[in-house]
Amino acid sequence: MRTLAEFPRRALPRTGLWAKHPNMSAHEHATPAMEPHDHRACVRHVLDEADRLSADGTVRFTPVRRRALEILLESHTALGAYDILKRLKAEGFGSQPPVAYRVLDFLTNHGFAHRIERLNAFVACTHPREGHDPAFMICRICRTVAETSATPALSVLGRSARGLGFRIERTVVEVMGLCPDCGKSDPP
Amino acid sequence: MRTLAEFPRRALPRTGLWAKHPNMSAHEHATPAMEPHDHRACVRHVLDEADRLSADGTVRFTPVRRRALEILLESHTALGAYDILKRLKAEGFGSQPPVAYRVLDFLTNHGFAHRIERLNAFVACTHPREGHDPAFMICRICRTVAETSATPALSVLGRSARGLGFRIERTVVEVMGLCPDCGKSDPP
DNA sequence: ACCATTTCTGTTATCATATTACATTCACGG
DNA sequence: CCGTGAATGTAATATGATAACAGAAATGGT
Repeated sequence: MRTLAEFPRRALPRTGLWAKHPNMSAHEHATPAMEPHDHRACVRHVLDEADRLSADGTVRFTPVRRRALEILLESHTALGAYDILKRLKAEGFGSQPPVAYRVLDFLTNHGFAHRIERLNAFVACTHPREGHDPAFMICRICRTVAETSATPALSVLGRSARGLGFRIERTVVEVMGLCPDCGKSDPP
Repeated sequence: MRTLAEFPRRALPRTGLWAKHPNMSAHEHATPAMEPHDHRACVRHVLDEADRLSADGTVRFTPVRRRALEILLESHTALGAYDILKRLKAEGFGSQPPVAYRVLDFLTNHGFAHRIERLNAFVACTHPREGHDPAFMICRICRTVAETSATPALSVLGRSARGLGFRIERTVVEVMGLCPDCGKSDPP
């Protein structure tokens, strides 16, 4: 089994963020998951963030954790815990479910990944550490997940929750459908 | 095992609906799940609707299906498929998972129940057949689920989805937190 | 009334997802 | 250099969901 020392931490260059989609209002910022984009920059941005926090001592990005994040970042599609586990196991990490679930707990708790309830699966968060109420657009065919902000949408619900005396702790907004690509091959 | 003939269909009186919560805007209509209410009327309203459609020939409310709906309607809390199964089995229906899943498929497809993704569980819909984008407020302690409309909230997301070329097919809006009751016993 | 077709119910077997409990190793601060 | 808590690893088990197929019940046409 591999140990921490085998995984040197490298400092990656900090890069800019993505352009907002023209149809989006000011505080909506989507991941470019469903549009052509520089994916290497995407990945680099997130890993760089992880490394910075790791250097801070804010969080401990151990080898499994970092590797799991890298795996999630390979694409903007949701992966099941067991998919991740298979990959990690193949690379010499532990082989039992808790390995994956713990790592995913860590990543989600620290904002580096999100759980997609509808799929019982996980995606990398492409703009970690920007406190947000995420909303997801999920392609039912290719499982690509684009993240946008749900804050405006939820303000409406927030009012009726307060009216009822319901205390909101977490919100799940998941929109299922077809991404632009899959929409073409499966017309209405 | 029981047969259809043993379950006479009875016609139930049609009753009025619930008052809207004062803090709600015109097209929001919540179930009273988290407020004191006449639960018998709640139940009657839904079963009556089921019986009417059954009489129509629109849908076939067979014994298991009707019984499952009754079980869901006993409370406004989410039940797992296996909870339902246990109950059905105890009453002489089939004992295997597909029994429950099929029944729940039927109920959700026809708008008599909703699946709560976050809980992998199901709740009765208390205003079936009123085409809606439901949003749920879910108590993490007692699993009580109140249903409201997400339509206003989703119109915002709808715009950015269209902007991306994403075709929305279904939406999931689930707000987790504490209901008024559980909020008291577990203060902030 | 009868048969053909479809729909529904039931079964077994299996897969997928997630957690509990506990042992071991590792990093960090005294 | 040791004690402590965090992180990693394991086995075992719980929970949720589906595939594939056989038999019974309702439905519609004649």
